[in-house]
Formats: sequence, structure tokens, C-alpha cells
Amino acid sequence: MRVSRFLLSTTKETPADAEVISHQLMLRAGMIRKVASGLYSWLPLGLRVLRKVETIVREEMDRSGAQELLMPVVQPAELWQESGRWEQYGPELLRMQDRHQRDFCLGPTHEEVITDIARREIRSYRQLPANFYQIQTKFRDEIRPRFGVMRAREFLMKDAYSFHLDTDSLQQTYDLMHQTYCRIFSRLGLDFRAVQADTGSIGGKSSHEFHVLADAGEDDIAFSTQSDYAANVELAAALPPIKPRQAPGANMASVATPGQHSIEEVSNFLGIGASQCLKTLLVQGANNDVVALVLRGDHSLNEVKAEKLPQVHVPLTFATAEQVRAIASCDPGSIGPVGLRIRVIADHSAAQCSDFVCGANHDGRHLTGVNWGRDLPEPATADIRKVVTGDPSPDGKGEIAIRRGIEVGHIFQLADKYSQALNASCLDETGQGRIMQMGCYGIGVSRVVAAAIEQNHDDRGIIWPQALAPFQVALLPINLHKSPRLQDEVNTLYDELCNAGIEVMLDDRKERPGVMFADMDLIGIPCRVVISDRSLESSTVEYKGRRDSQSEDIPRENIIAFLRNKLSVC
RNA sequence: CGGGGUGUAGCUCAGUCUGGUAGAGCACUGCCUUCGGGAGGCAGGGGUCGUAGGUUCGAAUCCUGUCACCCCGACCA
Repeated sequence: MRVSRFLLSTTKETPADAEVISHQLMLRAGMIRKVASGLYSWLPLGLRVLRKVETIVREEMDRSGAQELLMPVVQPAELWQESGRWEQYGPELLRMQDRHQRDFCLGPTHEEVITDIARREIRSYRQLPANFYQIQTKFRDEIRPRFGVMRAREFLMKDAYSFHLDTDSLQQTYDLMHQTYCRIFSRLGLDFRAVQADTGSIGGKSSHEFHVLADAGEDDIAFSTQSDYAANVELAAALPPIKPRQAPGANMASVATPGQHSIEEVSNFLGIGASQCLKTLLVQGANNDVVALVLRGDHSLNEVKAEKLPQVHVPLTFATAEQVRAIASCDPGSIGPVGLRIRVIADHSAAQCSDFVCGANHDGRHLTGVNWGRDLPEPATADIRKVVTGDPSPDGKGEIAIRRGIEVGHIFQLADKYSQALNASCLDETGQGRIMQMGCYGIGVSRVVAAAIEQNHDDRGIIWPQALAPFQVALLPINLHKSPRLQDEVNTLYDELCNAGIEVMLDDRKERPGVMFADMDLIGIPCRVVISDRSLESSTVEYKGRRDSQSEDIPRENIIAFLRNKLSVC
């Protein structure tokens, strides 16, 4: 490709509304342009990268035995009503009507459509297992689209759906997809982790998210420092403390804490650590009642864990101010577990505290020297907090460390959630109809592009992993317009590179060298070859890798072999 | 949804308080000089100041409505 025939729309200035690096660089490099909030056009440069991701995903899905198909973006309401999601889905589902006032939606995902296909087409167990995938645009009407294509409303996704006669078969394909995803993200050159994830409202036994590790990520991932344990923080178990609770050493006393509400305020006011304070959260119970959740002051409630308690209402809802006053006769900020006449559930680590401080259920007062068993009943205990750095790893090996991750893949077992609702069954060996088991496997293709940049950039621009680069080699002639001889030479070299199957971008603009260097660094081409009258004299060309600090002279006749070697190694 | 902010040239922004008929840098076009890390000069093109209405002799500027975009918030207990 010659730059003179290519839309290379780079800018020096960073658009004001781009917050994260990947968004800034994608705009500056001329990969994407915003059309409306959360909606982007992919310019030629960006599309080349997107296609690279697609190609790798497609190759590995095909290799795993999955079959590609393509389903419509616009889907009829009837299918969604059948699964129950027309009502369940909130405003994220963009609904519309056609000219006949029939209801449709833009597909945020395709379980309904694929299940409809399966129930029509699959008759016999002999056709199973089957795994269908597509690479298709999705639409989710996000409350707050941000970070460019990282959290856009319209995005490109690879989604696959597998069908099985039984759960063993489902597990096998699930495991195969786990391996396939590892292959895909390895080939993409990304530093990623497969982490145990919450199965959410869908339920099912296991679920894994694939995260690219990057500070701009929106999820917290908990790792073991010594094993390969990794889990979404929402899921990571906090083990109960091993040490027994210390015996009470103080008498309970009520102290005035005027205007001190938060744990931080109270602990500062009393001059004690936050871990010596307990916080009490009143939430709606499952039986139209109110439940108190007690945590150590330095810990945070894990809402996902709390929702799994049978006594707690789903979704987790905090008690209203009126309920708080009725139960604790004080404002939030002074609640404590002592004397509460409702169910109290304490986190394991809160239950281990002794001589602690808590709200006195009296505005402007707290209790000190409080002890379970003596001043109030021993509480029911559960794991309801978020793990923190330094906690023991749930698998018993090492400690927890927490890093940010960008979710680029998610696999889970749907079991019969959709096949049951849509009555997707087939005949088994005995001729009996059986509801099929389903798995679901997604990769955010457009998000992968942003994630790759978050992980691979410097102050000059993007540094593409070899597999994602829009072009493999940038060929930069210096002062091309002045030297007919250089023009001949560079054209010859360009043809040689193209014939060698190397994707090369020839900068044939009448630009100064600094401009060309800066542009090629910005758009992140991994290999740079500079050719000039000077190099013609010595029969060499100059090579520099995007991450290299120094260039090296390569004999002209060796350059193709040299580049081939570089490209295969990278 | 609540709170805050911004809409002026393709981009980044000044001008708004104090009304007088629109500017800078970058980008773009032409010419000259320069020529190995985002050069310099000269000349030029480009804006119904988001939009609708109002006040006024006169509105980018003041008032009202409206639309779009951005940021923050939804565990004080």
C-alpha cells in the first residue's frame, strides 16, 4: 500500500474527550472516528487491525470444529417474548417498530435466534454436539458509553453457541473452548488471564472470563501470588480467619461521636484503626424484612456474595431511611449490631473481632469495647466481603494480589435456560425427546483492539503485536522526490516486499523524514525500513524495530530474508 | 435518573463577565527556502458562533425553551 493512496488521517493533538490511552491513540492514528455517542466508524487503518483479530478468531474457531454462520442484527420481539427476556431486559435492549408496527430489537446477543435455529434444524442426537459461531455487530444501549470502542454501544463480537445431549458433552466443549480462547489470546500477543467468574443471573456450574491485564480495565481480578488461581473479585472467596478470637479485654461503653458517620470519620475521631470498627448495613431481606450485614470497617461489601445469601433480597437493596429509623431509631451512620432485633449476619472477619467499635443505634454515639457473645449474641457468619490484597488465596497457596483487567472473552454454560424456554429438543438414542444443553462463548473483537493498545504503547504511539499490525513493514524513502535513482530503487524494493507476501506501507508522500517517522511510530508499524541516497551508496538499507532504540544497516540483498526472519520470530 | 460542564473553522481553543457585526495555533491549497525525528516565510480557502424564539438600533455575547456531547454519582451505616 502506498500512503499516497491511503487515508492516513493522523493528528498531533489529542481530542479533548478521549480519556484512556487506547481511545486517544486510535483517534490520533486515524483508526476510528466517532459518529455519535458510543458509535464509531472504522477507517481503513483501524479496519485492517480489526480484520486481523477476526481472522485469528475465525481460524481458531474453525480449528476447534465450530461452524460459522451469520444471524441478523434486527430480531423479532416474538423470540424475545418466548425466552422471557423481552420483559427482563431493561433499556439496554433497543426496541423499535417496523412500518407495520411490529416490535423488533437490535440484538445485544443471539441466544434466542440460535436456539430457534437449533430447534428447527437439529432433529437427532447424531447431529450433536454442534457449535455455531458468528462474528457480528451487537448493540447494547449502554447508560454511559465511554473509553472509545472499549465500552461502545455498537461493537463487534464473536459469539458461539454449542448444543449437546447431556452435560458431559457440554463440559467437553466448554473445556475445548477454554483451550481455544487461550490459543486465540496467545496468538494475538496479549498478556491475559482466564479467571473464574460469577455465572450471574444465568446460573450454571462454571464460567470463565478472559481478561487482558491493563490499568485501564474496569474489572478487579484477584490472583494468587504463588499459584495459577485467578478469579473476578466478585467471586473470589475470603477465607475465614484461622486465628481464634481474642478474649474480651475491655468493657462496653457508649461514647459521644457527634457528627461522625463514616468509618473513616469515626476511626479518626476515636484514634483507632478502621479494622477495629464494624460497619452495619441494613438491607432488604428475602421475606419482606430487613437484614443487618456486619463488616469490618476496612472491608467492603461484596454485593454478589450478599445476593447469594438466602436471607437477602435479590437484587440487593439497601434499607430506606424510614426502615433504618424504625429498626435502629437512628440515622444511617450510627447503626450497630448491639440490641438490633433483626437477623444479623456478620462477615467471618467481623465475627472474629473483639473489643470493637460500632454504632450505638443512637444518633451521635458509638459503642466501644464491644464483644460478641458477651454484649450481643454470637452472629450468623458468612463470606460477604470483597477480598483485599494480602488475603490468603482461596486455594491455600500464596496471597491475593489484585490487578485491573479488561474483559475480552467470556465462556459459560447456559445449560437448558434457553432450550427449555424455546423448547429446543432432539431425539436421543432411545427415540425420546430431550431438551438440549447449551454453552455460550463470546469474544469482544473490537474491544480486543483497544485492549491490545492499552497493553502495547509508548509515548510516541501504538506498538502493535506482530499479529495485529495493520502493516508489517513501513518503507520510508528519504527525499524521494529529489532522486530518480531512489525512486527506481524504492519501487523495486516495494515490489519485492509485496511479492514476498509482506504487508508493506510505502510512504511515498513528499514529506520530511521527521513527519514520516512520527506517523509510522504513532500507527505502530512493527518494522521500519529506511532507504535513501546515502544508503544506496553503501548498498544497505536501514532497519529499526518499533521497540528498538537504535537502527541497524542491513545489506540490500539480504533485507527480504532479514525481514522474513524478523516477522516469523516476532 | 440526579448533579456539574461544554457547544465558535476539519482539530485544540480564545472571544461571552462589560452587546458594536469573529480570532489564534494546528490541519488544508499554491509558491519560495529548508531537507535523517512532527521546519520557516509569503499568499490563500474555510465559520447561518448547536438550534428555536425573545430583549435591543444592533446579539457569539443578555433572557427563555430545546437538542447534542462530556464528566461525576447511585455501600455516610
